[in-house]
Amino acid sequence: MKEISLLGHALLGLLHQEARSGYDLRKIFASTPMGTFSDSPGAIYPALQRLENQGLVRGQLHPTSGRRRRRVFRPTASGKRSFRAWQTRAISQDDLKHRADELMLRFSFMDETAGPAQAARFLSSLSRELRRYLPSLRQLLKSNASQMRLSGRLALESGVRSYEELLRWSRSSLTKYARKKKGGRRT
Amino acid sequence: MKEISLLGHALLGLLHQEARSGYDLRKIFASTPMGTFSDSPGAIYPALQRLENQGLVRGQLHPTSGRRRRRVFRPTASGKRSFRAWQTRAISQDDLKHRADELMLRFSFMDETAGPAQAARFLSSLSRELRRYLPSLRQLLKSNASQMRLSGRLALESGVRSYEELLRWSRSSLTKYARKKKGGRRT
DNA sequence: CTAGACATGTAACGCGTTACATGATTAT
DNA sequence: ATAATCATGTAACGCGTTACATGTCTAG
Repeated sequence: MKEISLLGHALLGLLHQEARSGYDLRKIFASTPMGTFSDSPGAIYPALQRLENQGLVRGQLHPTSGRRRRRVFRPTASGKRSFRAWQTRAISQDDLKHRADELMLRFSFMDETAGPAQAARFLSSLSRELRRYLPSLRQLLKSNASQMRLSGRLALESGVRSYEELLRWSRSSLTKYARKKKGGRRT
Repeated sequence: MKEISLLGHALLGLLHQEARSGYDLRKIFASTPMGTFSDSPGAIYPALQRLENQGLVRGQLHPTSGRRRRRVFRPTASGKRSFRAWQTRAISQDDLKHRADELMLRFSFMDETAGPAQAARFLSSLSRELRRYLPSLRQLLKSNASQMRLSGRLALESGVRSYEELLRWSRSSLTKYARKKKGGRRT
């Protein structure tokens, strides 16, 4: 089992929604915030190629009339397993510190691929890790504040704030899943 | 003028505060949130080497007793110019979308390298760009919400929220600079 | 016939990652 | 002696970036 890049996971996730070509995927990256994971053909086509070589997706020529040949990809059984395993991995402090966007990407496709129960589990686990991590960050800010210039202090504070906002988000999101479970009206 | 990587700019910024060795820099990356820009010797030493080859920093053997030789780096005049130019570049929508951490890094060292007036200018420019960008993001969320699953919608919402939080931060930070300018008490 | 959208790719390059090598000094 | 810490590096590897190449079909 080789490592899959962030871009690879983004592609694999999008292919879980529906079969798409490289060009389709590019357009999605170009027009949505998913574009943070590269939108250039020089990244996407090789990434699809790698996924195919690893047996995680399979592309087939779409016979659709007109135009140039179009290869449409969909995840294989193995690709689905691998994606789900990645999504449902335990959340570490390290994920929080260095891979916050990966965490959000993992969550993005939860409903499609792992179900709402897993989504809720993910959110409560995320909340827990944030509650463990935030105090240490605040402590760091507090103990270094005196020897930092205003701009540095504010930059650090911005980091604290964004984690705090993430915690608020994960809590409010969790209640939405709870409502849903109870067969409630609301979204 | 070659391109300088994010890590390179982070190093250059830290060297503006005081002369440091590669090892010193590593320790900082290892113990603070600056560590998001890599903390491995395999990245730092080559990056310092490149900065030196470009004439942006100069390292000299620190004759300090004991231990192994220690090369201590400091920015050259050209390195200072280059850093300041990078910091004070205009803020684009694209910076906001794809390079938010670069923006924060640019701001982190403002006081040391460009002065509080530039810091304030940066913050108001950031606010302005955020006010221009946020509506389009909210629009995207609104128009796609109906055809997305809950997890996807929430992930997008998290993106909106983090930009909103950044806007709140930049405003509150700006008032702190304003207070400072007026010779006020508070930090 | 030509421009432009559709559609897929390749090649050179730079840089970060991981892992390893090396050497000096201090503590046990 | 040995391990641990200080300190600096190197090499293989993978992947994203930029730029370019190629081919098809439609609209003017």
